[in-house]
Amino acid sequence: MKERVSAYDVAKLAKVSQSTVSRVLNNYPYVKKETQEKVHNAINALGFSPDEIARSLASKKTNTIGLIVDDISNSFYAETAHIILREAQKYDYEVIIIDAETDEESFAKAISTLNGKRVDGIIVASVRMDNQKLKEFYESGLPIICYNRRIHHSEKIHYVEVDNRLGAKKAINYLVELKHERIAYISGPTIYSTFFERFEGYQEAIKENQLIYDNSLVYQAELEYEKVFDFSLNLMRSENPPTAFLASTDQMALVIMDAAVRCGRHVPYDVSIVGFDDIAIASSPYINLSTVSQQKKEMAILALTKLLSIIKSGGKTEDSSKITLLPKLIIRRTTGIKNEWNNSNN
Amino acid sequence: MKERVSAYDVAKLAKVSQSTVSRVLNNYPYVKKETQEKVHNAINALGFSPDEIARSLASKKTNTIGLIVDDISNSFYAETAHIILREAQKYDYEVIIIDAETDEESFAKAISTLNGKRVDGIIVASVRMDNQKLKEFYESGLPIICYNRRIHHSEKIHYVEVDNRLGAKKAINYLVELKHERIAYISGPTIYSTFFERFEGYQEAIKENQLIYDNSLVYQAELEYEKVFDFSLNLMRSENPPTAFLASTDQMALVIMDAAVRCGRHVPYDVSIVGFDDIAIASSPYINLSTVSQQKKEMAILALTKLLSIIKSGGKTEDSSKITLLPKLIIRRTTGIKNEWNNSNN
DNA sequence: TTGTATGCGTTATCAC
DNA sequence: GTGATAACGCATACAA
Repeated sequence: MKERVSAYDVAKLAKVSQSTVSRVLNNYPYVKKETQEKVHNAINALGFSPDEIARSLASKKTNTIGLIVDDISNSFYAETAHIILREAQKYDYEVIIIDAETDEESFAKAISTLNGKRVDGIIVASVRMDNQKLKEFYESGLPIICYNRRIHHSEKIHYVEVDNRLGAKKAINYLVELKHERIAYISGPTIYSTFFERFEGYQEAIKENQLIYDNSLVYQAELEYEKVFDFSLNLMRSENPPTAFLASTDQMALVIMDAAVRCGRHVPYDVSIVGFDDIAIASSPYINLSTVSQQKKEMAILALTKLLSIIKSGGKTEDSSKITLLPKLIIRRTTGIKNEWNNSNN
Repeated sequence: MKERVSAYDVAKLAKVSQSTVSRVLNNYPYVKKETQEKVHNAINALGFSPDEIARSLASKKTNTIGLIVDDISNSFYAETAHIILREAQKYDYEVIIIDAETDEESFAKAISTLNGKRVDGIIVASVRMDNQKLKEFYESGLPIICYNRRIHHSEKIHYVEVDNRLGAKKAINYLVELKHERIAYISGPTIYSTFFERFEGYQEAIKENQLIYDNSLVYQAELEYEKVFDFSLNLMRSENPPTAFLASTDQMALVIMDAAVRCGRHVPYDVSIVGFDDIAIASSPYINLSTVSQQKKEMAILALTKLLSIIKSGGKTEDSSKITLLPKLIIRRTTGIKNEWNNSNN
């Protein structure tokens, strides 16, 4: 248990004042080359590394940001976190990740914990649309940016998202091109802007393509494995089954694929399946899931760089950035033209 | 941009001293009920929340731990992180995750960044066996525990792992029971204790079962998709193909499954596949991968609680905890009895 | 039981 | 260019 060496120790060894040590540490321009070297030598000799906590207290900057996610074990967030962590490193920022439920209470706790730790800013990767706490903190001056999901009436709060409505429409339009008419939809809770808008996109596309909107084809609840599995299985076994499914997440698309296997349906011969998100596993040849891409990488990097620039600008309420990226339909192997002979209802 | 309220503001409003405010904040026992209430009222009235940075500086505790991983988008680490993040919350600990390469330089940077942030301790989820930096920091008194992978000759450094050698043996023994004789093995870099020991387990099991060790059946390099895919595909198309594969990670087992699909092999009828890790997707009915479980949850919780107890004990070098859990063979649907008629070499 | 004073290890504002 | 010295916002030893 060695004693910590402080800037004073360095100063003593280098025969300068502690303030000078601080100056070379911060690359203050007007320090003689000579003293710079003396200090650097002393630093190396003692193995000194500055106490970032003390630094933060004095400078009011922590070089740390917060990232609030729903469930880091979910591939979507895991991949997002990977991008953000790696990117933040480049700017010498650390990140505290909080993995919390999205209810008001847990969320409020998460954000105030981060606020207590004096993070320089927060990327919120999972808010409900109706969240109130967020505004409160935003208005207190804490730099915040929403990633992927955003809140309702967020005239001011920055966000980066993908056009979810358009994504769902693209998927449905594509399935319609493949002659599908009965298309089931698996929606997550519409308290999230993503699911809310994807659902709207689904409904609009059904209407625009002059198909019949059948409520029995729609699942809309928590995305739990069992429930979605049962729903899909029942639907496939019903007398008038859908010939295609659009899932609001790739994870759920996999569940539908499970259900298809269970009841002997072949994908895509008997049933077409489209996911949403394009998580890594979707592109695995063994899965080969057709899906709507979130542009995760662009979104994540944008969220981070925007946040950092807001931080740098000192929170002066620059015009809020609202960025909506275009989703991309990725066609792989779980979708195909509707099999006419396999269905009685034609 | 509201002004931050400090403990002084609270003190003024409550007509007490700042130290008293500090006392009620820390649940110091001897404060009159009456003054406690006064302070609490003032806190609520002002919406005060203590500055954890200042607190850390004064108390020399940050209530933050570090977690070093290889690649958080990898399911194994993502699931680990989820467990640790959620568990740490219960103890009011935050966690800074660093996603870094495992070479000496990146690792050294990661650990000294964490050290600079004055984290109370670190969970290292990805070290190479030969890492030197770790010992250095360990000896400086920083509480550290290795998770899953450990370093060589780590007489002192704490770790929690699973018996990887035994895991591989269990898998091979099981495949032998299924009459397999030519069993391929996909190993990751043996600079990691996990892969090193799994590989030893494979070799020992081959020997103990009096099978012939055939080096051409073994892949041992970086676990890159393309490479493993090609290796597996070539092997399956060779004139004397293996009838079973053991992969040192579930991710790679999926790659082998891809290769099987590509060359028209049926799993498990033509070829059996066993993974390692039991990541979430492995249990999906669509995949149904037979695998060796890491006991991730137990491992992660043990790593965290051990670390916290080391922290609490003030780093007094209590006898180092070395915990090795038993792996569990999980039999699902990618393994089956060897198909005699399908192979010429019998 | 509570207040006063000092320190934690830096940064930042003055002087010189 | 460099050195004192005062913050930064708390915890804590010492008094009272």
